[in-house]
Amino acid sequence: MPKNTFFNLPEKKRTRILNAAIDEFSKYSYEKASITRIVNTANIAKGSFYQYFENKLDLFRHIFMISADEKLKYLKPTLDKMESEDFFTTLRNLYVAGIEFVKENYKLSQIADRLMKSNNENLKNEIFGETKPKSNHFLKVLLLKGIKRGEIDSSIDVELVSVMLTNLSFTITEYYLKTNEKGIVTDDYSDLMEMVEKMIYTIENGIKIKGEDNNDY
Amino acid sequence: MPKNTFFNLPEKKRTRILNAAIDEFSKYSYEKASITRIVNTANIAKGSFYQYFENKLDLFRHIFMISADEKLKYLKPTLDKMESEDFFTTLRNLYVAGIEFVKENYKLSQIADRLMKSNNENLKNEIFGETKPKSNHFLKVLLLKGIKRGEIDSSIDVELVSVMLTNLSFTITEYYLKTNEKGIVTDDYSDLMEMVEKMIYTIENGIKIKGEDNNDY
DNA sequence: ATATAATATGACTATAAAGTCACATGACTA
DNA sequence: TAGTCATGTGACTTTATAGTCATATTATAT
Repeated sequence: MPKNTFFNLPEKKRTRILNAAIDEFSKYSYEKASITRIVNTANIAKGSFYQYFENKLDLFRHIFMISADEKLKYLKPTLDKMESEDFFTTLRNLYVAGIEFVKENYKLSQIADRLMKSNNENLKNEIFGETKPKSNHFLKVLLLKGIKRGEIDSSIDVELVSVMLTNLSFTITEYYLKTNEKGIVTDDYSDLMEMVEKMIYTIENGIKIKGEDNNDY
Repeated sequence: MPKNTFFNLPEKKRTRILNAAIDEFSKYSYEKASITRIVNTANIAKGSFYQYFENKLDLFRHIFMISADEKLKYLKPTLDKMESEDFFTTLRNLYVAGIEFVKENYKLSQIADRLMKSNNENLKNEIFGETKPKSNHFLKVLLLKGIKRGEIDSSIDVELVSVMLTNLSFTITEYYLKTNEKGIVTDDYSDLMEMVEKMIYTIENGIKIKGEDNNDY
């Protein structure tokens, strides 16, 4: 946790420091990010920094929490409607919300993304605690509910599929960013929706050709 | 390229250096890997290292090439049989071969994996050149062939699905390693095959419930 | 045996990092 | 006004890094 002195700071100064840190951590990994660069960008003294934060990790954890909170804001509406919607609607909305978060909070998403991809297990433990984040646990529950409701094929391996769907959410985000390079952010969501639609279609139906003459039975 | 002095070295010494480097780069990212640690592990002088390699990058590139060559050996049989096998058999064999490579060359696979995940675009360019590796291009061709042969649903988005299948190959590798933690390497491939089978099933058929009463038509 | 070329060496340079600390400045209180 | 406490500061310490270089050793050729 940042020290009280940090929260007592005038808002302008506080956000100046946060922005400098977000800039730095979105450009560089935790290890390569430099406190010296951050304090220079934010125009504060090195010593001041250590009046605000315990150390580099303390700052990084704070920034990461900001990112997680922000992402949750995007997912919240979908999570709230979960009970009344069918599985594929919820999944579709989660994917869309995920991409929207990345579109509108690119730097924050980069920071979280980098941490997820990182092989620095020490750092991950410091951030998440010993309990690894089972982001697929939620999808597992959702899948089981879908099976009960008769929406999902009960012969699937729920554990494996939940991991697949979790990773596909990263895949679609990356793919969207690649196909929409130059970072053009438009209010037109049609292409985004179309892409998610295609992916959901594939997840629903698979890629094998359908029709009476081609099945294995 | 390593210098001639390196290739002139007695084989024992050369492999000692290579093993030390592979150890280091499998434990640490390119940036955090330390030449000093490598020369200590390999029991050579710092100066000797620079008789063998131009610099750190020269060594890393060499190690990465070794990893890529080794992986290709695993994939080769499947690639050679490609024409005579159907799409899903080829995909299944590629996934299995990919996991086998990781099982039997864990350190090398870690090194390649870390580079793929890395956000150090400079480094990636140094290794791959300006042309980004389109590992999904191959799957795209394979998908198109599958569609022609009447094996694959022609209404899918080939580009998107090829990216999905590429990422799912990473997913299944990670998943296999997690469920088979402690690094127990057995000659029993039944659990590996079962897992790949489940994933292929899902890719083929999707996860939506099938049967006359539940379809949307 | 001598000369020459190839290889081995580790102290050293330059650079950058995180974190510290004695002191300076400002604000609020009695 | 004097005193106290919170905040601000940047030179400094420690530690680690990649890469260099003058010198020593060994192998080869004459």
